[in-house]
Amino acid sequence: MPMSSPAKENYLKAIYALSNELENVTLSKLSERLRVSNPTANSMIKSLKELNWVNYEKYRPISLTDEGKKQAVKIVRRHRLAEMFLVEKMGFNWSEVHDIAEEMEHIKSSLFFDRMDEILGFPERDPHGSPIPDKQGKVLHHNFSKLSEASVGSKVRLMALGSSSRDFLKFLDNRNLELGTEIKVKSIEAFDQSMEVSYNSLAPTTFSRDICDRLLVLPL
Amino acid sequence: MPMSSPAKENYLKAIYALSNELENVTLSKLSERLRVSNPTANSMIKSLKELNWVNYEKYRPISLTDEGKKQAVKIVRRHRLAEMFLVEKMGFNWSEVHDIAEEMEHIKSSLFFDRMDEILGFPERDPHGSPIPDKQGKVLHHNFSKLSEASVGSKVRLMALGSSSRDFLKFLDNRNLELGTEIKVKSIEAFDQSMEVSYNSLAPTTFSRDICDRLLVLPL
DNA sequence: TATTGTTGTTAGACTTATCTAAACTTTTAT
DNA sequence: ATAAAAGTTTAGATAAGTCTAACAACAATA
Ligand SMILES: [Mn+2]
Ligand SMILES: [Mn+2]
Ligand SMILES: [Mn+2]
Ligand SMILES: [Mn+2]
Repeated sequence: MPMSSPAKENYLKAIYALSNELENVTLSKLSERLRVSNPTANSMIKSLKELNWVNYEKYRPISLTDEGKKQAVKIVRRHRLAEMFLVEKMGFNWSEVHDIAEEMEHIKSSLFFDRMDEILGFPERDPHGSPIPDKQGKVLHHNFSKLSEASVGSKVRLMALGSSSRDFLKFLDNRNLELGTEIKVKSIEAFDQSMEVSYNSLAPTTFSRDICDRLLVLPL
Repeated sequence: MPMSSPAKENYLKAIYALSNELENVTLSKLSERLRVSNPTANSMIKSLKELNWVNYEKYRPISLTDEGKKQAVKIVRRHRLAEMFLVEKMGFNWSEVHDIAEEMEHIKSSLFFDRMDEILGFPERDPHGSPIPDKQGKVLHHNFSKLSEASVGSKVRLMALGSSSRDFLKFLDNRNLELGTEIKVKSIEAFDQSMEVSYNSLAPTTFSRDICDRLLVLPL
C-alpha cells in the first residue's frame, strides 16, 4: 500500500488550494480543478480518507486532516522552491516554470529541496509572490489586497499574483509588469470596473476587472 | 497509447547499459538488472517492440532499434546531466546523486536539461567519469582500461568507475580516492589478483580484484 | 411539498505495470 | 541422443488511476 504517489500529492495540493479559495471544497470543484471526472475524484477521496489525510462523509464537503495538511504543505513547499530555483538559478522566465515544478515536486528527497532552499537563501516567496512554506511547514500569511479594490488616485505596489496561468504571465510580460512595480490608479470605469493605471512612467493603460482582481498589491 | 513513461525509459536505459556489458542482452539479465520478474520484463519488451524501440523475437536476445537507442541515449544524457548538476551546482556528494537523478531523468522538458548542460559548461563526463551524450545524441567513446590489467610498477590515473553503487562510492570516499588520482601499482598477489597500490603519497593499501576491476584508468 | 435540476455515487470497464504458478523451449551435460 | 537444467512464455491475478453510463441524493423553486 504505497502511502504517497504523484497523483495523491496532486490531489492534496488541489484540496489545499481550494480550501483557501472556497468556503466548501466540493467534489466537483476538485474534479474540475484537476481535470478528472467526478467518479475519479470520488474514488481518490476514498483512498485519501483511508490514509487519514482527508475528512469526508458521503455528499459532504471535503477537508484536509492535520496530517493531510502537513503533506499538502510539504508539496506546496517543494513546488514553490522548484519554481524559485528554476527562475533564480537556472534562468527561466516565471511563465515557464510551473509545469516543470509540477513534476519536480514529486521527487522523493527532502535533502534535494532543503538544498535548493539553502542555495536560494531561504526565500519567503516564489516567483509569483506566493509564500514558500518553511521546512517546519510554517506558511507566511500575507494580507495583500486586490488592485480592483484600490481607489482612484491611490498608489500601490504589485506584490503577488492571484493566478499564475501562462497566459496571464505572458500578458504581464508584454506589459512590462513585474513584482515590485508601483502602480497608480488614474480612473475607474463605472460600467465594467476596468481601471486606467500607470506605472514605470509610461503612458496610462487600461486593465479589465478580470486582470485587476488577480493583481495582489500593498498600498503605498 | 502513451509513447513513453518512466518505466519504459528505465527499460531502454537498462537495455542500453547491458548492450555495452554483454554480447547478448537476455530477458533474465534485463529482469535481474531492473529487479522485476521475468514475465514483467517479457511483457514490457512486447510493448517496446510495438513502439519499434527494440528488436525482438521469442526466445532470442534483445537489442535496441535506432529509434530505441536514440531514446535511451536521451535518458542517459538526462541522468548524467542531473548527477553532474547535483554535484557541481548543489553541493551533493557523488554517492548521493544517483537515486535523485533516477527520478529527475523522467522530467518532460528538454529545455530543463539543456539549461543544466549550459550552466555546467557542456561537461563531457558525469561525476563518476561516464560520458554525457551531447544534445545531438553523440556519446564520447572512451578507452580506459581496468586497474586490474595494469602491471606491477606502472603508474595510472583514475578516470572513471565501472560501477557507481553507493557502497563502492563510499569505499572510495573512505580511501580518499577520487577521479584524477594517480595510482602506482606496487605488487600483485598471484593467488587472488589483489593489488598493493599507493597514491597521494600515502602508505600502500591493498585492493581486491573486485575493486580493481571497477577502477577505470589511463596509463601515465 | 412536489418537481426538477445539480451534484455525487455506484457499477463496470480499461490501461499500465507488476506478480506467481505452470507450461514450454533452448541449452547443457551425460 | 536423451535427460536435466536453465531460461522464456503464457495464463491469470492484482493495484492504481482513469473513464462512461446509469442511478441516487440533495437543494432550489414553483
Ligand atoms: Mn506553480
Ligand atoms: Mn505535480
Ligand atoms: Mn547514476
Ligand atoms: Mn529512472
